[in-house]
Amino acid sequence: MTLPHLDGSGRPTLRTVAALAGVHVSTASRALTQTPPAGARAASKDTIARIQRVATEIGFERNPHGAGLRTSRSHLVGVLVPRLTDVVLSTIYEGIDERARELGYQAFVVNGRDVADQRWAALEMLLARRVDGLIIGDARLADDDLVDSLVARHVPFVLTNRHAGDHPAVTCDDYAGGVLAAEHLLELGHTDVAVLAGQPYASTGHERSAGFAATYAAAGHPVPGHRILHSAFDVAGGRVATTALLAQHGPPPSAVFVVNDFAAIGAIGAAAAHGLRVGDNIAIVGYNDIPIAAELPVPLTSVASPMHDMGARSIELLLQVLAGETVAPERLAPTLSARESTTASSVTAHRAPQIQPRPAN
Amino acid sequence: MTLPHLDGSGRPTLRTVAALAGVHVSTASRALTQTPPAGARAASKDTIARIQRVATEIGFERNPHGAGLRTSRSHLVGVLVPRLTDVVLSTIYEGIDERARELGYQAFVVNGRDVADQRWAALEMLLARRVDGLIIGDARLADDDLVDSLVARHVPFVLTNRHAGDHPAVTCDDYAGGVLAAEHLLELGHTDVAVLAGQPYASTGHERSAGFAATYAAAGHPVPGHRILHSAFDVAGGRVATTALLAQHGPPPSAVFVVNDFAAIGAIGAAAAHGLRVGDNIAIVGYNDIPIAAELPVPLTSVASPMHDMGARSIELLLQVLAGETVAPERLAPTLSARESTTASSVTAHRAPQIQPRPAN
DNA sequence: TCGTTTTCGCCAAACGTTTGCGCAACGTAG
DNA sequence: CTACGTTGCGCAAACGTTTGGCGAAAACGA
Repeated sequence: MTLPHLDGSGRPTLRTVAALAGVHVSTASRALTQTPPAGARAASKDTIARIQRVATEIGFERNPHGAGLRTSRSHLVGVLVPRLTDVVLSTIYEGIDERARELGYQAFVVNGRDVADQRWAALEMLLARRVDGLIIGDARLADDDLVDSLVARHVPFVLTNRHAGDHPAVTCDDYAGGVLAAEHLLELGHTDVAVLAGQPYASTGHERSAGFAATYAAAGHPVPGHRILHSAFDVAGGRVATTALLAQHGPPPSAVFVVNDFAAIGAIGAAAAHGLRVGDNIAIVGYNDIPIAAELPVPLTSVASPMHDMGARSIELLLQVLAGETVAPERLAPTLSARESTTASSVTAHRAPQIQPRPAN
Repeated sequence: MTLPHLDGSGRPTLRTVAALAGVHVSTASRALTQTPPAGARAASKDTIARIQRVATEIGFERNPHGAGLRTSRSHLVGVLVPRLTDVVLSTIYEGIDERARELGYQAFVVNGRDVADQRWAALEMLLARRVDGLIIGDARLADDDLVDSLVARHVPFVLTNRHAGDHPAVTCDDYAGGVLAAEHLLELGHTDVAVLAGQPYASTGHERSAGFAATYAAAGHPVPGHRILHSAFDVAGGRVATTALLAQHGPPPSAVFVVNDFAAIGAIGAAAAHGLRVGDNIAIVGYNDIPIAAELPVPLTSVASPMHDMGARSIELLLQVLAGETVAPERLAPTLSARESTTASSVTAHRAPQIQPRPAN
C-alpha cells in the first residue's frame, strides 16, 4: 500500500495528507471541511492546523468525484442560455460565474440555442452531470414544458433574463424599462411611434413593449397594432422587421423602440437603406445598453439593464432555493442612457426644446 | 438493501438496471459501455440488448462521479478564455462545445480575464475538477509560465486563438491575414498607412501586424515605427490608440489596419471625432469579421477568421493528444471581406480605379 | 478517590462505477 | 470420450471521500 504523491505518482489524496500528518483519513477529512457545525465535531485546534499545513504544503486538492459520490452534491450549477455569442447572455453568465465562485460553487454553461431539441439535450446533459441546481436563461413565456419538467422532477432552479409564471426569477424590470423608453420619447415630442417587440415567447420583449405601449396609451397616443412588429433578437431580425415597417404605406414613424440593441443596430441599417438618418429624421431607442451602443457613429439611446448583477443575484437566489427557502421573483431596475440616436435629432429637437444631456459614458 | 428508483427514491443506478435485467452489475456495466474492444469480452447479444432496453426504459444515466472515481477520467475538457463577452472567444467556444459533445466530451469554460492571477485561479479550478485536458485560448507569446507549468505537470492541452512556442495549437493563419489586408490596401493605392497592433503579448496581433508590415515593406512602402501602435482588443483600446495616432504631427495616414474588429470600431469613432469620414477620407480594415462588422453604417472591411472551425478543430486535436499522438500546430486560412470602409472610399477610388466587389454577405 | 462529562480521533461502511480474474458451460477436434 | 479453446457472466476489489458510531483519554466536580 503505497501512497499517491509520496512515491512521485499521481496526485496526493486524503490518505497522503493523513499519513503525513499522522492522523486517520477521516480526521483529515473533517479538518479540511470548513463547515463550522461539523468543525465542532472535529479535531483539536493544533491537529487541524497541522493537517491544513500539510495539505497546502503538498498541494492537496479534494477529488470532487469522490466527494460528490459520497455526498451526492457536486457544487456545480448548470446554466442554460439561448446563445453565448450574445453579449447580453455572456455578461449575465460572467456575473453568475464570478459570484458562484465566491460562494464555493462553479457554473457550468450550456447552449440551448433557443431551440426546443437543443434545450432539452442541454438540460439532460447538465442533469446527467449531477449539477446541484440550474439557472435558466431561456425560459419561454407560455407552456414551457422544460421548466415544468424541472418542477415535476424537483430540480432546484432559478430563472434569469426571462421569467415565466411565478417561478423564482431574477430579471430586469422590463415593463419599467419600456416605460422609461416611452417617457423619453414622449418628452421629445414623438407621438407617431413603432415598436419592434422581439420574439413573442420571450418575457423580455413582451414586457418591454407592454410598458412602452401602456405609457403611450396613457399619454393619449396609443400605438396602433400594425406598428408593433415581432423580430428576432439579433441584427438581421431588426433589419428585416424595420424594412417591413418602412414598407408600410403612409409616412414612417418618427421614432422606433427596439427591445434589443442588436436588433436596434439592424434597424439603423434598414433605416439608412431607406434614406432615413438616425437621430436626424428618425429616432431609435434600444435595450440593454451593450458596450457598443455608445460607440456607434450615432451613439444609440438605450435602456440599460443590470446584466452582470442579474447574473450575480440569480446564483444567490439559487443557493437560497437549495437551502430550502422559498424565494420571490426579483426585478432589477433599468436606467435610461440617452444619446444622439434620439437627442441629437433635429426633427425632434424642434418638436421639444428640452434635450436630455448625454451621460458621461 | 433496497434499490434506488424501485422504491421511488432517487435515481436509478447500475444496480437497479442489473436487478431488473436479472444480471450482475458488472455485466450491466459492460453492456452499457459502447467500447467495442471490451464489448467482445462482454455478454451475449441478447443479454446486451435486454440490459440496454431496461436502461433506457427506466432512464438510467451513468453517474459521472462514480465512473470518474474509478477510471479517473471525467470526459470533461477545460477551456480557458481571456473573456467570454468577446464574440470572437464565445464563437470559438461554441465551436469547441458543439464538436466536443459530438465526440462524447463536455466543455467547461472559465474566464481568465487575460490577467495573471485570474488565469492561474481559473486553471487550478479546472484541474481541481479533474478535467481530462485543456484548451487554452489566452496563451501569451513570451514566458507564459502558465503554459510552461502545463508541460511540467504533464497536463494534456492544446492552444487555440493565440499560439505560443511550438505547442500544439489551432489558430488562424494570422500572418497570412495581415498579408491579405496589406494586399487589399496596396491594390487600392494606399501607401501611407498605420497599424493598430493589439497587445504585444498576443500572437494574434503580433503576427497580423508582422504579415502586414512585411508586405508593405516588400512593396517598397515600409510602415514607419511611429505608425505601429499597440492597443487593447476592445472598442476603448481602438479609440484611445487612434486618437493618439491622429494627434501625431503631419498628415494622418490614408488607411489603418486594426488587428481586431472591436478596436476597429473604436478607431472609427476616434476618426469621426477627428473630423475624418471612414471610407471617404480614411480607410479602415478590421480583423475577425464579427457579425456586426457588415452591419455598421459604413460596413467594415475585415479579415475573416474561421472562429467556429478553430474551436471545433482544437477539441479534435486535444483528443489526439489525449490518445498519446503527437500533433503539429495548425493554422486555418483567413479570407478577406471587402466592404465600404475601404472600397467605397472616394479618396482611394481615384488613387486606384479597380474596386473590390462587395461579397454577397 | 471515583463517577461523569467532554474532547479527540479511529473504525468502517457507503456512494456508483469499472475491470482483472476465474469459473462454469458449451462446442469442437482428435 | 478426453482435451481444449471459446463464450458468457459473476465475484470482488478498488477509486477518494464523508459521516455515524464508538472507545480512550482528558477534564471536571464532588
